Amino acid sequence: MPDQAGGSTATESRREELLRIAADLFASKGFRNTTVRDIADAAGILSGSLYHHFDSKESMVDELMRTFQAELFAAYDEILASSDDARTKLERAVRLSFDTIERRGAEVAIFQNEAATLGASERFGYLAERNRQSRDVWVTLLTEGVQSGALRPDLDITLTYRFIRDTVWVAVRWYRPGGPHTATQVADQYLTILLDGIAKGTPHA
Amino acid sequence: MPDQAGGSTATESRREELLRIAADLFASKGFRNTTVRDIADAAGILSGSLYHHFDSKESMVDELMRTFQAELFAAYDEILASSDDARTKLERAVRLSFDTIERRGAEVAIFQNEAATLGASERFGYLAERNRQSRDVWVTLLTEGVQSGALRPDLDITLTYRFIRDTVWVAVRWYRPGGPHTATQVADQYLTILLDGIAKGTPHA
DNA sequence: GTCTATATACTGATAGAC
DNA sequence: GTCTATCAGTATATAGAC
Repeated sequence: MPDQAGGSTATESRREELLRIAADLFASKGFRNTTVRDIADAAGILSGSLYHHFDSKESMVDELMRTFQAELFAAYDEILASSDDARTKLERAVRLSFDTIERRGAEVAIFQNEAATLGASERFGYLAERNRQSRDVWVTLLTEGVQSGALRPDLDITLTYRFIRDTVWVAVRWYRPGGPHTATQVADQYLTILLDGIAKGTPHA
Repeated sequence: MPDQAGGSTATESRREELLRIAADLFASKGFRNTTVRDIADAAGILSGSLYHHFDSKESMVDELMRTFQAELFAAYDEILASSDDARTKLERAVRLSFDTIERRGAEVAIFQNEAATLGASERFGYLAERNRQSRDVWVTLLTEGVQSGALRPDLDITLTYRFIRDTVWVAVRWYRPGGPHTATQVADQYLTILLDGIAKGTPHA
């Protein structure tokens, strides 16, 4: 059977090309604000031709989100399964987020902006499930951190989880790869604030 | 001239009632995803009747955003003009955000979710202007904080501003008035993390 | 894999009666 | 202030030719 050199690869790459064009448009204009004609125009074809590759506009965003989430959670699993200490795991999870914003900015933006709306339909129920998984990851990391003595014992785990979850992803609104900061630099600054705060002096008294 | 008891007040309150219904729908479903029929249904009237009160759907969100921004920046101005010390001003600005989420959650959500899209049209150019004003407020507060010795001198002001700006508003995604936390409690926890960090021990060494 | 042509439904908005 | 009726524009999606 033909594999790498066959027609299948060319078909796949065209499909992925269209998916990438759609992702960028969904991310910048919003899913509902992006028409199939917008996508087709950007790809240099007519809107009807898109349906040779995809069932519907919804299928496109579905495929984008499934692929993205699978990749992201594989990375989370690797961190959780590692033998790093609690603080290192937390730092790695934070860095993973900023790294993901750099590599998969469109998908992050789509998930952040559309998950609530898309999640209303049954087809996207897995988005809510992924949200639960994500909460478990962060709560586990924070609990480990408190138990190991790396983090302050008086933390409200739930509120802290929400702050971290929100803040590590919201940078997708302004972060641009190739801009004045690298993802690593942003992660460094964020970790400094998150771990030690912005106040001067000796806190935690 | 009839004022409080006249027909004008009744007209105004109906208008505000419709505006409130629209705000809640725009906030939960998104501006583009909300049809004029949705708004009319929720108000118990037919879509055409809405146009007796408003020129267009766009006019509704425009009025919502203008009113909201005017109110918010009046509160910022009061903090800036006060004689409080730098750290108190910063704390007040943070608390103002969470308080605004509690009192004007729909408007905050609309602004957070739609400002980028709406801002593309000239009619909503003031949203970008308000964004600039907001940046000036936070940068001023942070700079004062560093100069007065209240904040760490090694802070990257621009990055710190972005983190604070994003994080004080993003809680609108999950905060619900009447839920397990008050806005004050959330602000307390957030300020603790922001000022002193989540790590145990003596940082800033 | 793309185009031509078009079905079908929805959307914001209007005009005039009540 | 709301309803009836409806228009014009736009949206997703389809069928079959090339």
